[in-house]
Amino acid sequence: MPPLQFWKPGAAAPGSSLDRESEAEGSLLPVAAAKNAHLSIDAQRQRLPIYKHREKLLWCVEKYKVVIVVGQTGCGKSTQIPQYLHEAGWTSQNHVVACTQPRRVAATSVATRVAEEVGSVLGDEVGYTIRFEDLSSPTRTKIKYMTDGMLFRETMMDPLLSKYSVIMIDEAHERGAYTDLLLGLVKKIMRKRPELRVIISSATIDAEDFLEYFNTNADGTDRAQDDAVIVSLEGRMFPVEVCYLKEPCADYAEAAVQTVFDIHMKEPPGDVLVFLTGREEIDQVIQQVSDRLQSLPSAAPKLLPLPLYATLPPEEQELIFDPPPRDTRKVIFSTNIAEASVTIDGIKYVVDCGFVKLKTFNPRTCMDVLTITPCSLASANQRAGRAGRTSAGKCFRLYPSSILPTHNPRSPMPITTPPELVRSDISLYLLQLKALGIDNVAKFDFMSPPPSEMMIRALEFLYCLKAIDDEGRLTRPMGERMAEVPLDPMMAAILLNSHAFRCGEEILTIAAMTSVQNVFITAEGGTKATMAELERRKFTAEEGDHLTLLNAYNAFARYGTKDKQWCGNHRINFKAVSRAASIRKQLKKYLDRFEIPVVSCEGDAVRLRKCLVSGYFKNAARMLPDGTYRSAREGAILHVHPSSVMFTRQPSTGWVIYHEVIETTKSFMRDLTVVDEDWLVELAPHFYTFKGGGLKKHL
DNA sequence: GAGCACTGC
Repeated sequence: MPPLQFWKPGAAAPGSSLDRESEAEGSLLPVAAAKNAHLSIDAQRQRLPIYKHREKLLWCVEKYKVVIVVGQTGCGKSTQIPQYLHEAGWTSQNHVVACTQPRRVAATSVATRVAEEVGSVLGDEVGYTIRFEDLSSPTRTKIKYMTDGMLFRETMMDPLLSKYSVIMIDEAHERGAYTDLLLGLVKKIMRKRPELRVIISSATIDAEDFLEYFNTNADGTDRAQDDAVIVSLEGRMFPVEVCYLKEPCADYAEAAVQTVFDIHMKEPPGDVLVFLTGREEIDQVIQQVSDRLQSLPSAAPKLLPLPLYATLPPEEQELIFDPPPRDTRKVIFSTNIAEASVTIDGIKYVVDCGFVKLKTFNPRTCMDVLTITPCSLASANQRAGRAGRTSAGKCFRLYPSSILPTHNPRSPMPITTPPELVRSDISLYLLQLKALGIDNVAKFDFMSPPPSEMMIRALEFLYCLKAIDDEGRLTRPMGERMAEVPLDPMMAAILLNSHAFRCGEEILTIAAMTSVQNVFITAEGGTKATMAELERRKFTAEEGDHLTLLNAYNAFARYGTKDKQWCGNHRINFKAVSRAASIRKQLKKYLDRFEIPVVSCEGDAVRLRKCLVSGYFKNAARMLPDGTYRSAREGAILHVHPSSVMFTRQPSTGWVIYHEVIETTKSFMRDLTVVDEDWLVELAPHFYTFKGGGLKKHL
């Protein structure tokens, strides 16, 4: 295959804002950590590029209610801005500065760093709050890092978030569901608390969107009336040269392999990060790379290909951080996990296929669709930036520059990724908003309002679960409690119904186990996969996946809580099930507080399965003679997901309920339990009746 | 007979 032709933009590259940003920072050289080692913490802090903007930032926070801060990763905004505010007195009179993060690791690691810089014991002056871990003091903590979901939850206790003087929403451009909910809430709170200050940290690309959303000076003729402002910070990134393919390629996986070998043969030493879309694709590409390595002369420079994706066992994930053997180039083939969640130092080259796997809820079919779609320009810029963390780098985009949305108004590439709230089932979020007293959710000031069809679907769901009444008001105590427990509405209903079926012990376990992913370890392909499957059979329940999860948890509780070896032998993911144990404990506390007695069903699986039907009833399907299923709700053809124990079985009653459907190549049901047709009518008469000998869904 | 990107309470 001839080498692929890349186009190298000149100094004045058209298009991508990334190119412009890199140019602007071309003269800015970061200070090596080693060189700084002798400096005091204060001196180190003053050397950060952001320090030059300290006074301006503080002035803006005084003058404007909302400050939108734009700066690349590594410029120190998450660690420094809360400290500047603390030093400037924003934490006096028992006030707290909050800084939210979209991920748990970010909240804990940034808090740890800042505690060191401030000279505080973690949990004292500087603390963090994430689920299951509260290292903060209600009286002494002045700077509090937390996940956005946690701050959202705090609004249930304190609707005005009155203890906070400044709330900084970090990584807002990622537009996670709780980030968007917080944006709306904070905007609402500001009307009642004019003294509250909000800082939004975002990427350059959407800063204007945030400004427009927050600025109440709508006509904009007199800028002096603005109450929101954008502040640009210099980053500490190195320049990244971006190259494009001259022509579109037919197969990006093939192009990725070719590009990796071109880099390997022609470019100076440095590790490579390749962005692809999924596990299967990554395993295949690595196989191709390994095959081609065989044909290379033995004297050729060495190359070490490594996979990276979320379901990779932890010990294999660790390998990407190890330095490669001498004279070997490390090449990491990764999913989107390396875009923001996992940071690898020493990457000099990025290869970007330009695609991402994205989950989108279809309200018409009530299914999640998982599709490979062009990534946004914002994503592409973030990916490219991964090449410039420790030295100047180079990014190879496996598409022509002509498809960029900045060049082509009809580009398939969006400028930003659609926010999570507009492509999810929002019933949980609407329920939580109602719990905050926002009854008319359609009037809530979403930065990007979810499509009305999604709203209607979600409200219908909540009504048939009895969480809201026919006027859309939260029911008491059912709806109120459902909003409070950290579960999706269906499972919340099941848990709260469990006392009626006398099976709380078991439902607690099932709710916890369905809340974590990848309970069972499945190795890729061949005999290993069969082995994992065989091990799982030990826990297999004929009644389906929920009872299988229950069996696995009970075995773990008896033998595996402290025994990683036992878990490995039984192909159980130790971390996942340990987390399920924490979740179970937390859920139990909620039931205790609601004074819902928790008893065991003593092996009576019928009670247990009926209880599951009391929440899952709308997700019912009947098996057809050809082995596929037809959904009771929409009459859609469904398939059993290969990870289900029902993949190799047939339901004795002909009926199943399921947790969710994901559409990939087909529509797959996940987490199934065998049920009786009669139970559907018995437990959800408002949803189903018998007509002419068959089950009919009410319209 | 065939497979899930990633977060969060």
